[in-house]
Amino acid sequence: MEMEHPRELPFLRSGDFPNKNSGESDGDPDHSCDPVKEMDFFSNANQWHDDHQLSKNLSSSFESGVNTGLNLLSSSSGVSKTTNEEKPEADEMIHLKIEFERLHQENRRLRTMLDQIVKSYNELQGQLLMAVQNLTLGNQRGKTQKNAVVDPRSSAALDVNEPSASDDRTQDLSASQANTVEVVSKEHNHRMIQIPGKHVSVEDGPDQTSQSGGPTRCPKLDQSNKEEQASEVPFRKPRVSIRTRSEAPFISDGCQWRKYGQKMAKGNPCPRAYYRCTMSAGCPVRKQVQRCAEDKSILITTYEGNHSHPLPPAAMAVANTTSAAAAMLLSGPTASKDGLSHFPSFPYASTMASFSSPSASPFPIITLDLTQGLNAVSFLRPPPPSAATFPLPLHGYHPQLLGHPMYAPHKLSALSTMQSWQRPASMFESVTAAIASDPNFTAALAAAISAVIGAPTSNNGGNKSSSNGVPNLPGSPQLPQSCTTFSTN
DNA sequence: CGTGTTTGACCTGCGC
DNA sequence: GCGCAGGTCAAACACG
Repeated sequence: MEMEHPRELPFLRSGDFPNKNSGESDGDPDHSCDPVKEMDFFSNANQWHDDHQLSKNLSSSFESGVNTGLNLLSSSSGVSKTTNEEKPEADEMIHLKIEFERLHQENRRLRTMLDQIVKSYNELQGQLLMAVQNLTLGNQRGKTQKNAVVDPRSSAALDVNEPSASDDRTQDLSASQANTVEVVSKEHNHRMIQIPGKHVSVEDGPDQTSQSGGPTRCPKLDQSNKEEQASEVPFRKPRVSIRTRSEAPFISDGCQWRKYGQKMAKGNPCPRAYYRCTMSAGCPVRKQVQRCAEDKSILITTYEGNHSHPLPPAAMAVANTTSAAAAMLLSGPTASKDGLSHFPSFPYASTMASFSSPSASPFPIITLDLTQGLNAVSFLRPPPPSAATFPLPLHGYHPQLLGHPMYAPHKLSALSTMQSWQRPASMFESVTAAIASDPNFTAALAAAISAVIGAPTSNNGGNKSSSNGVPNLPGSPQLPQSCTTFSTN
């Protein structure tokens, strides 16, 4: 609470409220203008968003409360003027003090409203993801009656068992479930965006259906088939990487993980461990855990996919974070101004080709950097040909954190440039800029905060088993810096 | 004995 | 076609 003051003080100065308030008390019945200005500050500082829909709602809902405050204030100011004419300075001080308190309360109210909105959005998004997932699974089951095995897993496992059936299913899906595909694609895989004549935009990365494919995994057949496959397993494309500072083998995120592999990644002496979620059989979610080569105290956890089962609160927080971040990653460009709309038209394939990275990954990756504060939210999307139009915040970008050579600085010169101009920004400005870039950020942020605050003490996560659960020792708080980081907001 | 980890082999995609 | 690297599988192993 006290930490809010430093940010509220400039708020007060910029508003120059005493003058305005005196003007109001002189008889201007329409007080709405000042509250609106205050909200304008809020929205301007944050560059809220283009349509101003949310800010309008906030303004409208906020006006009533502000008017009440102003009325109360005007009366008090009037009294002070009439009774303390000999001490205008003292009167001014009282006036300022009262006004300060009023605005402080208003500010708190705004924050509360914002928190509620964020929370609601977060919850709704989680529900949406689950609903879409259930819908997809339900449709697949309906189409694959011959597959007696009905498990909650995504279609990945089904493809392993019935490759041909999977093809049939996907074709049926693409043909008869356009709506479903459309929703899914928008939410989870923007490569599903139908761009007539641009098959290249559907370039798929590692086949989603090959998660457990082994020898039976089906290589790419053709572009159209890839579209269908992407539509049926839409939860794997975007990856969300979370950087944390932790000595533990991996962060506790409320889920149970089983390690299924470990590889030495090029350019990083630390091995990369591969985990898959074991909370539900067939859960498509996987994660990679690797320590940063530069700073081994930094743990890089990359999540992939969405859970196909209910999650405990702690796990839900992380899941919401990744889901929101993934959604933001996929939809972010369209939500922002100038040039942002370019992104959906940037096929990964073409992007990759333009950079000719040896191990370029087709996955869009968003990094939530919890090691350096909020000004470290990176969108590790395959760089667009013209990075000048890159609209998203790239604070604290660390190219090689993921061990992806494609993110080497020399291949992301534009991103580095953006990083440089954002460097001077304060944390608050960074947050507002991020919010301005995409409202989804708030969901990811809120979920990340929840995860950071809620996960460490719960000692949940894979702790069911000593091996997997790791290390979430009660005495060793997870993500200490993360907590510090977010608390500064 | 069940569960999870380790680790070498294998598969796949991509660049040359 | 070859080599490299990422990702995955699965047998062997460890542990409670």
